[in-house]
Amino acid sequence: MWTLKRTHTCGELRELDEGKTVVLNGWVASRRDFGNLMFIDVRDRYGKTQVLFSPDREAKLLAMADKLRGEYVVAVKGVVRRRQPSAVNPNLDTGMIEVDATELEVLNEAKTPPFEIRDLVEVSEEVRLQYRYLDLRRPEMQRHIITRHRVTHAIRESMNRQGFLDIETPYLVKFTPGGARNFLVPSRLHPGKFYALAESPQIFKQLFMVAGYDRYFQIARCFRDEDLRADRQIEFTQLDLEMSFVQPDDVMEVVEQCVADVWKDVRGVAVGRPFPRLTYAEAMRSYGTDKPDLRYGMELWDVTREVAASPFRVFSEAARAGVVRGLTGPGCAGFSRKEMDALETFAKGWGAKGLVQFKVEEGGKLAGGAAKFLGEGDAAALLDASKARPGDMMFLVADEEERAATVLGALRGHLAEKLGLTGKEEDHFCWVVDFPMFEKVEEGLGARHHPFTSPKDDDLEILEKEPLKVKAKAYDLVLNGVELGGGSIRIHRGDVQHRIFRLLGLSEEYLKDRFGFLLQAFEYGAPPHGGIALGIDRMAMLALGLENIRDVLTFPKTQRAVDLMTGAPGTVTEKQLRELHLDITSAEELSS
RNA sequence: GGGGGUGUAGCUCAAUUGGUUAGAGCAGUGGAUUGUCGAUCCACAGGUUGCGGGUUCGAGCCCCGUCACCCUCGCCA
Repeated sequence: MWTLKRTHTCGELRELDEGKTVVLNGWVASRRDFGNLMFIDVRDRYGKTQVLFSPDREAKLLAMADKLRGEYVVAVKGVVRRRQPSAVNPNLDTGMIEVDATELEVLNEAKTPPFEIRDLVEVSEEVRLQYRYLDLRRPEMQRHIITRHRVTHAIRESMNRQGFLDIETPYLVKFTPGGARNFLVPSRLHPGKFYALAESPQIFKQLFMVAGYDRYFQIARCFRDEDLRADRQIEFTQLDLEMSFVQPDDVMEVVEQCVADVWKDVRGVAVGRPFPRLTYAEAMRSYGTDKPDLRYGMELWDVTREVAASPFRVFSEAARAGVVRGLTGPGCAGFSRKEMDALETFAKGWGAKGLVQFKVEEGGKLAGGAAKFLGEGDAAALLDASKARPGDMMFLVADEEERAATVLGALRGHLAEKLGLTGKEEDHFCWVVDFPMFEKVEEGLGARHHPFTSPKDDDLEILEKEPLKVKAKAYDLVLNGVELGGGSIRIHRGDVQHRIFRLLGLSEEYLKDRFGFLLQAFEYGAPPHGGIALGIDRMAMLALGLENIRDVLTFPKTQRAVDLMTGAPGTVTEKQLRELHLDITSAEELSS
C-alpha cells in the first residue's frame, strides 16, 4: 500500500513546470550526500530527475533520505524548482529543474545489485543474462526494447494501412520434414505421438490464400532446433506475410513500403526506393555471397580468360577447370608481411589453396612473391580488370568457381571490417532475386528455398532436362550484408507441384502422409500466391546498429541454448514422463 | 561434431622468467561534508584465481581432463 502515486514520470518535468507540486515514483539511481543536503536521482524508463532533500524541511525527511540506497523504490512528493544557472545539468533532459522534496515514501528496499544499473558499464553477458531483469532495467537495454516495440508497432500500422489482416496460426503443428530441425512436444492424449513447434507458419498461410484471405500478415514466433549464433536464436520472431494474385514485384513493393515505414518511424530516415536488385548470379560474381554488403565497393573481378595462357601455372591451370578471381584492397599495399600472412591464413580457413597477393607500385608495377612468375601481358590484364592503382593491393584466388567466390566474398567482408568501411551509418537494402530452384545434395536434388517455391515461367520447359539451371521466383531481402528474410511465389498448380516433388525424389506415399492436407486443399481452387518472412529480431538489431540479436531480446538463450536466469531446459518428474508415455533411456540424462 | 578466444574480489581488470602476505578502480559498509549530478575526502571490509587431477621445494602462471560463456565452420533464417 502506498499513498504517493506519481503525477509525472521521471523524464518529463521541464522549466515550465516550475512551482508545481508533483509526485515521482521510481528507482534510486544515485545518491549524493552532502551531510545536511542530499541529492537523489530517481529513475524510471522515461528518464531521471534530481530530487533535493534540503535542511529547510523537517529533519525527519532528511533522516529518511539518509537511509536510501541504490535501486530502492521510492515515491517522492515535492515542488519543482528551476536550478541556478551554475547547477544546470545539460546532460539530462530534466537538467534545468529539480524537485525539492517535501515527502518521501520508501516503497521497497533493494539488495545491492550484482552490477550497477547504468549504461557504459562493462559487465559480462553471462552475469547480465543471469540477472536479466536488472540488465533490462539499464537505460540502454530499455532503449533497445522500446525501439523493438516501435519496430513492431510501425510494422502493424504499415501492414494494416496496406490492407493486410493480422491472423494467427498454430504453434503446435504436425511435423513436416525438410528445412530446420523441429522441436518436438509429446502428446499426453496420444501415446507415442508428437506435435512439432512450428518452424514457420508457411503451410498455414498458404491455406489462408486458399481460404481467400488474400492479404495476410502475422508477427509470429518460430522455433528451430539448430545451433545458435550471434544473429540466431532457437526461438525468434518473424514478420510473415502472404498475398494472392501477385508476382514477385508485388510482394517486394509491399515489403519496401513496410520497411520504409519502419525506418522512417524508428530511425527518422527516408530509405531510397526501390531497393536495388541483384540476381543471385550477379551477387555471387560481384560479391561472392548471396547477401552482399553494399555499404562499400570492393567488387570482385574475374581474369580467368586473361590469364588462361599465363606462364604462372597457378593461374593457367585453375583457368582450365575453374576461375581466377580477385578483389582490390584500396591502400593496402602498405600491409606488413604479418598482415599478408594473416589474410592468407584467413583465405585458407575458407578453403582456398592459397591467396595470391600483388602490391601495385608507382607506375603500375606489380610486386609480391608471385609477381616474377607473371607473363608479359598478365600485369596489364590484372591492372585493367582490377582497376587497382598504385598503393593498392590485389588479392587473387584461383580455384573452382564456387570456392573462389566464397573465399573472396569472405575476404571482402573481412577486409572491409579491417579497413573500417563497415562503420557507416547508412543502410543499404537490396534484393537478391533469381535464386536457383535446386541444389545438389548427396542423393540428387534438394529444394534451395522450400518445395512449394515456384520456378520462373520460362524455365518450366527445362525443369526436367536441366534442373540445376532452373531459376525460382524467390527473393531475399538483404541489409548491410545481413539476410533480413526471404520469400517466393508459390506453386499453386498441382501438376507443377508434382513435377517438383518428383524431381526432389519424394514418393507419392510420403507426400500424402506429410502434405496430404495441403495438396488436397490445392485441389479446391488455389489462387496464385506468394509471400515472404522477415526476421524481426534482426531488423530491430540493425535498426539499432547492434551486432548481437540477444541485445534486442528480453530473455535470450546462450549459445548452448540455455536460459541462464531460469535454467531452462530442466528436468521433469517421473510422473510427468509417465503421463507423456516417455522413457529416458540414457543413464547420463537420468542422473542430471 | 570441428576450429578459435575467455574464465582472478559483487563488477571490470592487473599480477615480471614458476617465487614471500594475489593488487587496483568501481560497487559495498562506516565516518566527514550545504549545490552535487558517475560528487569529493578518510577509513574498513571483501579471494576455493571456474572445477578436478598432475609436475615442482614452490603453481593464478606449466601439463592433462572437465565445466561455463563468447566468436565461427558445419547446420540454419
